[in-house]
Amino acid sequence: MDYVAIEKKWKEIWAKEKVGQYDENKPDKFYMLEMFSYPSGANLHLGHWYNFALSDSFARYKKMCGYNVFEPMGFDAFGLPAENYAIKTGIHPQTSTDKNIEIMEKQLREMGAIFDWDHEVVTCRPEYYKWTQWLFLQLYKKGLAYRKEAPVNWCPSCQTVLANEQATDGVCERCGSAVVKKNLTQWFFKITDYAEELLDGLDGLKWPEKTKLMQKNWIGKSVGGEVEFILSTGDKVKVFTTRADTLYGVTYIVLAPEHPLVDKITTQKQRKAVDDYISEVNKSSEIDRLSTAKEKTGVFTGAFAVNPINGKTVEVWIGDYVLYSYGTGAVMGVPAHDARDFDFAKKYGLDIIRVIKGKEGVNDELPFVEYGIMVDSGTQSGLTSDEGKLAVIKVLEKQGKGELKTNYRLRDWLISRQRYWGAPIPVVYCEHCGIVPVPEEQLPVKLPFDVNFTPDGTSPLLKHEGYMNTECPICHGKAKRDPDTLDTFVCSSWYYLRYTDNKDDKMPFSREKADKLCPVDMYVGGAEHACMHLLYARFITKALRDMGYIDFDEPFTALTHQGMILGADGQKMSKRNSSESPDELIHTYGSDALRTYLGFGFKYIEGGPWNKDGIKAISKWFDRVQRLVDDAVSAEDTEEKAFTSAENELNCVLNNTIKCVLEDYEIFSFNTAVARMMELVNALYRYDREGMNGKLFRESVRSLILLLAPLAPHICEEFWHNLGFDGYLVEQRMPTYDSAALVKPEVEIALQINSKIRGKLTVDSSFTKEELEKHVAECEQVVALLDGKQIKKIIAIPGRLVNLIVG
RNA sequence: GCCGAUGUGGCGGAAUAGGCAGACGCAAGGGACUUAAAAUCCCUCGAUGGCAACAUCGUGCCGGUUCGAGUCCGGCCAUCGGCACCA
Repeated sequence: MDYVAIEKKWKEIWAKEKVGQYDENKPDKFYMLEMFSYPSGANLHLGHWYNFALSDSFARYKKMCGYNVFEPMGFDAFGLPAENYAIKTGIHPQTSTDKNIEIMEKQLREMGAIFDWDHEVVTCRPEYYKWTQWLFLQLYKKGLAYRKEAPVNWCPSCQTVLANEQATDGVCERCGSAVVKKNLTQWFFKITDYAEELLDGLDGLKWPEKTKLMQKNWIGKSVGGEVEFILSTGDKVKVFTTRADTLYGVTYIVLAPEHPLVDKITTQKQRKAVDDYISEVNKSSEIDRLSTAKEKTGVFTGAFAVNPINGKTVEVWIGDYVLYSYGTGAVMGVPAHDARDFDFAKKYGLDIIRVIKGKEGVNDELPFVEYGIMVDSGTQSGLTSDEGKLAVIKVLEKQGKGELKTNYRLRDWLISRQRYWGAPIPVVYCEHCGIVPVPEEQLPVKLPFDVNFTPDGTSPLLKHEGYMNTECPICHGKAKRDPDTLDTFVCSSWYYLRYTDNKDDKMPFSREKADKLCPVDMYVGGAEHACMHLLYARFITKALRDMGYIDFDEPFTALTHQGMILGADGQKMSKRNSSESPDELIHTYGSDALRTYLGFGFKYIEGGPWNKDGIKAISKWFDRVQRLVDDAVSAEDTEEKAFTSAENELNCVLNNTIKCVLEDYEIFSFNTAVARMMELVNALYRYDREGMNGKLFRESVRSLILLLAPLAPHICEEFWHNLGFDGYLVEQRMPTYDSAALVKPEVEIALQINSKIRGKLTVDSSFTKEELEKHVAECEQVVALLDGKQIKKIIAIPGRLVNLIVG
């Protein structure tokens, strides 16, 4: 059969008739979303097919369950690769991106999916990024966007800012020189305001547990207390601790080298040592800083601090293992009960005082980092760590020297990128008025086309005078634009909303449409976005809810990660080992065969190494299905009569197939769904066509085609019409099964003697446990096997086995 | 280092709730049809021993619970993913 021609025919008809599209006038919406893709060079690869085609199969399945499915498609079109390509080739990012989108879109349209192209979004088009800028302004108004100094990766040789992925291992991807940190004033979104809610909301989501756990760890909630130490200089230093029960064991405190008090409290005598240490820290490269194996270092400031719980005076040090960005940027040193503090104290000869002991007989070596019983801890001695943690803070709270405190590891979201190919940040800097947001009616702030990409220490926008120099919207005086663009994750944090109302030029989306279609009912995409895109989209959704633009608080109620298709060598696909192009396969076998093979050959959520051998087998299997369709067309009607045992058998397989396939689609288990359909095909071949029951046969083939339709939409459409049915398959309903047909009169069960399989037994399937026991004890076959031995015990599991314990 | 996942034939992968391990395929081998090939159809296909019926072993390794363990428990090993001084 010429599958390629058949596919072409149906694709054209579907496109013309807009078959399978969402109807906004009907109820029972199902928002199916695949993570949109970056329009990278050239053609769709197997990974795209695996993600999009099989997600579409799921969407088609849902459609055939009666849902009003909305499955939009678009492009995440801003980003670094296009800009790097421009630097290398001189081809403008807009030119290459538009071209790539054209190619990808054409291929995606040829996939034969029910993607809703009328709702397409492309993030790099002004009609989209206008609203990305609008989003920024709303967050700014709400106090969720602010500016502060933050380091960027800087390559001194290329004179350019590098993204993290361009600076792996602290080395410039381009020239190999060591990357340094450089401070720039940049924009942040206050995602930390939502830390607690982002954590809480995870419980209600139907997401993979692994992904939820990753987000949980990323948010990193830790509950403890802040304790205030008064310094010899009169200054106060707060430290954060989760182990206030160890406070009596403090023998020093350590500030981060960047801590603002360091300069002030350092004594004359220690000045040089401290300055030297700080300049050493600043010089050390990212590689050294990142190494946890590195020995902890520090230096004494000359200052002292008073421990508020016992009045003891301890030394104040600085050390680069203390992070200025977490907690208060200062920690208390309890070497007896913390591994890092222990190493530090050993190295610098600081006191080690034990204040927690283990329960009787527990490992007693220092550092003892587990919970235990407080000792030498004044009035708190004898408390458990759990009790003590709270008791100590409560005592301090009364004296105004401490309080309960929760910290999160989550940092605010840095959204400034020193790049060209992104949405411009809609803010100007006026000499008189300061930071001035661009008024909404002036959006979009358009990205200029004529820029110079040569990396020479200045970002392309900064070099563009016409862009940079503007007028202040308030005083109409001279003003400068922000030379940076927004992180592309900002663009992708709200695209699912724009899909619902992509042509609106008055608002980013209508509240009515968004509330009706959202949240997304099933989101499919790679697991690599667990702590980035998926977290950002959740944050933006909650912020928009709080600003009154939408009525729900989670963007994606259910999530599935597709696995990754690896090269035949089991390694990640790269240009080198991706010998297989989907295009060739489609031209030879058709897209249905490719899609079905991708479904059959892998466990969807795991993926695995590519092997091209299987697709041919799928194509042959389609031929087998086609012969059944031909036979069904010519099958004669027979008079109604009771099923023969062969027909009962076939009917049982049919109903079992329907049951299993529907359950399998529901959980993206395409491989087992196809296996069950193959079993049905095998059963139909086994069934003797001489004097066959034409009605049953045709009904079986009809069900098979309906079940297969999500995975092989084109050829099934052809089969459907060959069978004489009208309408489009995607508008049909999945078959239902009859549970009565699943019950066979007899079942074969295993016969075990002393837990070893000794034979098979065919018994009445309705037997209860007791009936089965009785039957077995009297059964001739069993008596023969027993060889005169006494049965001590019978374990009977109806439908499974009987196990005779004999002695 | 910490957290998580995974480990089953030559290969991709099945196995509900602890109950016949290897469904469904691929590859391989044998046969039928054919002048021949392709296509199609049938058979074999975890290992070892045996002519055979059958027996023994077998789900990364070691141990445990149980009448019974791929599945549960304890301890290892390997691979992959995430975090990486978070006080």
